[in-house]
Amino acid sequence: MESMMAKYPFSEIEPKWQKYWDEHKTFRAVEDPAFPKEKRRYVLDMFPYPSGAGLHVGHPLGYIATDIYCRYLRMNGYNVLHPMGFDAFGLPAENYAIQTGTHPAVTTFANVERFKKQIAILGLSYDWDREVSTCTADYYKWTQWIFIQLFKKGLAYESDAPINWCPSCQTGLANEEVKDGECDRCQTKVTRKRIRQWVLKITAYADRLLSDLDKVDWPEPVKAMQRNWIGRSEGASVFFGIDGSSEKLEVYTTRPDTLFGATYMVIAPEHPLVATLTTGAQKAAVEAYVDAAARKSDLERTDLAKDKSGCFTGAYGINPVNGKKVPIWISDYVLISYGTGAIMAVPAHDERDWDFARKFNLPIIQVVAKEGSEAARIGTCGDPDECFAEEGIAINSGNWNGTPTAAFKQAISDWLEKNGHGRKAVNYKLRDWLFSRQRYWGEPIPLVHCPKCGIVPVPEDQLPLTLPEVQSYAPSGNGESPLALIDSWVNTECPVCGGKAKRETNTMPQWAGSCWYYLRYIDPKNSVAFADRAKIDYWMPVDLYVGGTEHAVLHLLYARFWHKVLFDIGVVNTDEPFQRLVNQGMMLGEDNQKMSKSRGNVVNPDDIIAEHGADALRVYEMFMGPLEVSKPWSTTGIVGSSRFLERLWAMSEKPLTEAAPEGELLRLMHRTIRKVSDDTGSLNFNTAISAMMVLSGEANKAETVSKQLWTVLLRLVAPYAPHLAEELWQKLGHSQSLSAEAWPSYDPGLCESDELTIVVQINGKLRADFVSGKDTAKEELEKLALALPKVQEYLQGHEVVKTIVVPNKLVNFVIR
RNA sequence: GCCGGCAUGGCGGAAUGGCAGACGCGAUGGACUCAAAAUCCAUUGUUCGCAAGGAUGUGUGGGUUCAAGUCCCACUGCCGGCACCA
Repeated sequence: MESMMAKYPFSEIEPKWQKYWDEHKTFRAVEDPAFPKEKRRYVLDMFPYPSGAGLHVGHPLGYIATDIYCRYLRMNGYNVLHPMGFDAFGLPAENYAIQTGTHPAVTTFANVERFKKQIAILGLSYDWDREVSTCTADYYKWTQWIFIQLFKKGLAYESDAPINWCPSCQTGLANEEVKDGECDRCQTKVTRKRIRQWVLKITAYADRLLSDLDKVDWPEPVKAMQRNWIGRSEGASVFFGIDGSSEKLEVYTTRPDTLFGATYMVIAPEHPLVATLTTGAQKAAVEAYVDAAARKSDLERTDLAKDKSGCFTGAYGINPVNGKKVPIWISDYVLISYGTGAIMAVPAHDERDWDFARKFNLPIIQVVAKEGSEAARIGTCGDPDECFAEEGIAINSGNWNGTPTAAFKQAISDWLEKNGHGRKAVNYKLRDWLFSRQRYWGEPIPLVHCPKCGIVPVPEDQLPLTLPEVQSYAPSGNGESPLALIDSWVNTECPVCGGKAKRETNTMPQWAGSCWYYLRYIDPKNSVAFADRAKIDYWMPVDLYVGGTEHAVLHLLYARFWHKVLFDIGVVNTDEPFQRLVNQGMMLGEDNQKMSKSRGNVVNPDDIIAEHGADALRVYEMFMGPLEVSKPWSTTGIVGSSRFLERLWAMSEKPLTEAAPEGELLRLMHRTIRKVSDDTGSLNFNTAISAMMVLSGEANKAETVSKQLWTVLLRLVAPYAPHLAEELWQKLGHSQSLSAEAWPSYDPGLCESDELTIVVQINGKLRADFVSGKDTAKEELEKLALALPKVQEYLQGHEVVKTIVVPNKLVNFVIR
């Protein structure tokens, strides 16, 4: 590999220019009112968790992309805010602390430093004066402040409903953190646990979180994932009477049109009416069933659900549409957390109910028939032999027979409402956000439990409520954080009455800090507000946000929620934080597998930079293909980018001429400016680089280099290979940084050649071509094409039925 | 099962409905060299042909069109998300 050592001294010029940018604060962003709003851009990277593992070449992909974009914008006269920071609370540092006794802050800051060094050598143009770390007290002071605002608005509440519990992480998890019944972080099977916890009422914002997706320029798949996660459905709430009782049982259904087909009801084992409904004869069986369900893990209740279980309560509901008595069963296929935790079962038109009814021999009545079928015509039919879950025409539904599903839904909802049996209803799959963690390394939740005054927030002027030092970082495992063991911290005074009170000992999840970090960058040192409103108005919203898809329904949903709350209390200027979102693709290993230590396919950027330089790494990562798609790393492939940069270095040693480029080279230069401008602006970096390679290749053919072309080329290259470009710019005699130079402009008239190759097709097949002047008239093109001997040959003995002429492009003869 | 996304040479990829494979990697041949590296030049989808020149070709099968990688319909495969949400 020594032999492939580059000839240009990147190992000298890269540190040189990094130092220059740093010392001159070249990329500092200032809220200069001289820039009108449309000349300001906020370009944001998803900030990293500073893990101990270090980076692989996939990590900087998005950072390089935004860096190129920002450098391009600055050269085009934009004021650009481009900050970086660290998502610094989190379990790895805490787990390390448990093993070694090292304070998580020590590990975290050491990792932050290492991380900064690793990204510094990439030459990224961040304004480091705005760096934030979510674990510092002057940062989490404001995380706590925002939490208090949520609390005051009634959006934070205490609950002791069963939650997802990770036995390995020893903490509760939000729904969004559970994948396939496993902890998203450690892949341990999640269990259910009943502990006191804090929950944020994200469901109160479900509708806006859904509808405002239409306002943002995000990839459709991410929007779709959020829509699915929110899971809005429209239907009806229906009240069933209970035989021999004054109680009512409320169910939610999306198919109120199938009410006549309800042959039984099911309530979840956790339903509050279980005890009331169960008759003496069924008591023992029901209690045993409830008990068994409680002991099942979520995975057993959902994943292994092919075989349904259940138990009759002995009670009967009364169907409001026909007064029929239907048995009420209890089964864990009904979820307590969705709708009302109770359903009407229509086995003929719901797969799950069908399975259940077949297993327990419950009646099945078909009430919807396929449109145009015999049953739809006569309004009735016998026992169905399969479940029919689609829409159709009502049958066996009394006076409603013949009504199409959609109309029936509307009509029956009105009827229910008029008669006091129900109403239209909307439901969401989205659940409230389990927000408390029983761990140490997170923001303390700033609340005090007072026996007299209840739950009281810590007064805002007493924030931050700092994390105390602890003897042991280990979670207690019984649902208390390590903070609970520090009596001196837990015991406090009630801020309202001054009496004895206890602090909340739960901490916030890692997501809390990342919910608003983009706002803190705007004014990171502010001690009287999380950010100055005028500065927020100056920069927000984030114009471009680049990061991985893994946060589609986690961080991106949580941050939108918090931002909307901040908008509602009037402290931010927009109701959505991130106007445009781009997901960078994954960098796979050379084996086309996900890069991971265990697979042994990790490529370290430090090694690549040592061998080829940061500019080569930057250019190569962008050249590999579109930003958004996943692609495998290629260690041999990078030499192509290296050679391109070497060629530029070699060109800089050729004599410069004052003569402007001529002919095709001039046109190519203008075309290249156009192409690189368009493609850089639209983040199509791979094709921009390709265009620069072509221009440099052509220009390099001569013994001398036109100075005009050279200054154009260096400016085009500058965002991509900034160190090399700065160095060569300086070599030209400039004393100012190239990053402040104006982006080159092009003459559209000089982008097109005078002479074009026109292709000739016979019946759509390419048969010949000829050269003609630009914008030659159609008739002339046809004449020229006809005159070609090859065309004559093909037309021999055939009749031309039709001729298509596309100016500047082609002539197509359709013959018979 | 449901909802997305993707499919082009040996490889990464390019292509407003108009010359498929730009650009790069790799490979082959050549120049330079005592030799190598680096560099430069040429060739490089497949196939028939000595050649000129044909044929064929963008996951599969249909369709629209003078013309389809691109638009429409139906499949297949891979990747991602959700999954008893009534």
